[in-house]
Amino acid sequence: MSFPVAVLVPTPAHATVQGPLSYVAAQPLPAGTLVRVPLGRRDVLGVCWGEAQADGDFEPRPVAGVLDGLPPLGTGWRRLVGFAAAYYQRGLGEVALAALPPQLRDLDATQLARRLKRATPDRAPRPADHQAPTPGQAAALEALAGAQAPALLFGVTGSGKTEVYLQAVARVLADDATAQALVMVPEINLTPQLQARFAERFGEDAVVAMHSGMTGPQRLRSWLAAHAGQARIVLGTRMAVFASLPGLRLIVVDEEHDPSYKQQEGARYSARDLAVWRGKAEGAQVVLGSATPSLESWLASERGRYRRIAMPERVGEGALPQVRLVDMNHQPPKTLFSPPLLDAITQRIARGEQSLVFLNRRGYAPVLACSACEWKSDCPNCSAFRVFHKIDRTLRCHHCGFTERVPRACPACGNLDIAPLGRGTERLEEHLAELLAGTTRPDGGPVRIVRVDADSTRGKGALEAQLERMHAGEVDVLVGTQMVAKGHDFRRITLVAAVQPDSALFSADFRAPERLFALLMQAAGRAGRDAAQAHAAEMWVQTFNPTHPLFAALRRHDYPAFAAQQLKEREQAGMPPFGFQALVRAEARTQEVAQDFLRAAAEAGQALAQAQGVTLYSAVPMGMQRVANVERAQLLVESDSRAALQRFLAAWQPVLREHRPRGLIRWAVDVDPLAI
DNA sequence: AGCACGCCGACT
DNA sequence: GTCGGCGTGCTC
Repeated sequence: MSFPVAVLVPTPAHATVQGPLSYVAAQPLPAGTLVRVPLGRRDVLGVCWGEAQADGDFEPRPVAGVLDGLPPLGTGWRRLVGFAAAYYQRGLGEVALAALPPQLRDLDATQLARRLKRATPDRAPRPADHQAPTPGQAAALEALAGAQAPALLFGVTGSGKTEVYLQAVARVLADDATAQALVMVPEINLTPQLQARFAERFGEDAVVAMHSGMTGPQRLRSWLAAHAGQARIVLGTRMAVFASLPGLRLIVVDEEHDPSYKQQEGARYSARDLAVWRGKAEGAQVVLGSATPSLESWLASERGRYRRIAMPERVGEGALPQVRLVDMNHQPPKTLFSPPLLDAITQRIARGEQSLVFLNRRGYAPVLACSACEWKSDCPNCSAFRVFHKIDRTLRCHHCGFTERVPRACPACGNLDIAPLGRGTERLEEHLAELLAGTTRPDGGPVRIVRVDADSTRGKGALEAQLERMHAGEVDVLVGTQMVAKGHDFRRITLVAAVQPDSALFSADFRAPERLFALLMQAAGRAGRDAAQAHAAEMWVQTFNPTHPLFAALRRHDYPAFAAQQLKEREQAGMPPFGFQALVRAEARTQEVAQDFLRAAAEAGQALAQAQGVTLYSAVPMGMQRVANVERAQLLVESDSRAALQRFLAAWQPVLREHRPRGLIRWAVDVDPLAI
């Protein structure tokens, strides 16, 4: 007896193979069963997707093996995968297989059985200890308990959102012995401390992590524990939204505004948006938390689609820092640290308090230029400058990685005088060290400055080591990129400074102000966490545009005012969240081929677009036009209806495939892109 | 995506 | 004379 079975296999969206492939099995296989099937000359992992339709005139090949012993993937997971593939315009097989741990592919049945045995429950989760919530937390928890719609937990930094998450999880797990919770954070860096907190409350065995920094076996182990129902809490980055969670009752998305939730390659999904969809589809409660919500979520809460729960007070005596704006128009040109800011930092050092200075640009200087001719440190492979890193005297392209020693003389004209233009964290650190050379700590020792950015934290454990020095009070001033603004709970910082935030105010990216505001608010939240020093906490901003409304809102810590102003602008311009967008991105050896493809596809889709009320814009080079010698172009698709955009994209997909010219390296659709 | 097949330059 | 470059095409 043989049974036809449809199987998803790992093929990308633009491959000629679409949808599930047909195989035959010796016994009926329920949907969600994992199998090994022959594909071309190799065996691949596949997911059964129901019965095959008997339309082909070819002989289907037999299934090579069934991963029995592993329960089939549930309907909730399968529907999520189906939705994500359709919504983000990717192949079902690609999405399904990318959502499984890679290790599953190269395990045989016996290895799997051994693994599974280890993952089966052996200990009941420890009942959660109680910690009395503050009045603000109690009120939020009460509002959460009654919420049907997704909840937007709008809590200022330091208001104790994490404790609300912990207690919301505790409640859900206590209600039902098989219940599971999914907790997502934007960055890998943030998982260890949160995992420790959850493990302390719920027991080591109840919590597993899922993020791309884990090794293959670790990921498999977590995945199996979640799939088997043993792990009650899954804690992870965006990839965790696809975890198999048969008992899912609650999803928490912390820092829901963070752009890291949007996947930037392959299926470009938004883990936050999928979390909301999944919660609704599986009847699980969804909690989105942020001090500066995305405008999408904020608008949804204004319209009542999300239930907004505000936590306006900091826990204990902690106060939000006073915001001080320095008008850089009144400073000598090229000033890095204005005298009042320097003075404020010096005072902190004298009092034994810490300061955090951040600048969103690593390296010493973003460009090196010749003083005699036009030469600049261009990257030969990209349309970008190579950044000068003084520390190892290199020019490094931050896009393709191309690195060279700094030339002794100008490569174009031989002039010996080549100079750095602009500033990065290395230069900031160096300059600050000079300015503070005469200052001493209360113990009489010299000032200690530490730089934290992607370069200084490259080695394993380097970031942890640097943060530890900070916590131990060995450091007076921390200089870093935005990675220091996120999440870390520094108790002794009483001053945070953004020395040069202006570029985001005039960016071509319409979301730049939203990101800047979130970043500054988050950075401000690093200061004044310790009650004893909260009164002295300050956030300094050096700007050439002190009257910009963004800073006015920042000064009052007034996110709602900022959001209202931004939403008004967005509405007038028909931009998200009032309009809906997708991008088609194309890559080719030449800009011409990339654009020709987009133009031909647009022309072929024009009638369809008009019928759906969808606007197709012209093909244009991407902001970063060339990366690693590949030319990139994009085409914007817009509609005021999400459904119309979806209908159009689905119908347009085959047209795009059809118009693929010779020489096109790859193309992809990005639905709800973050930057255009 | 893999993994083939297929047709042109520098090596044992 | 072969090894190997990656262009093009296919996978139930």
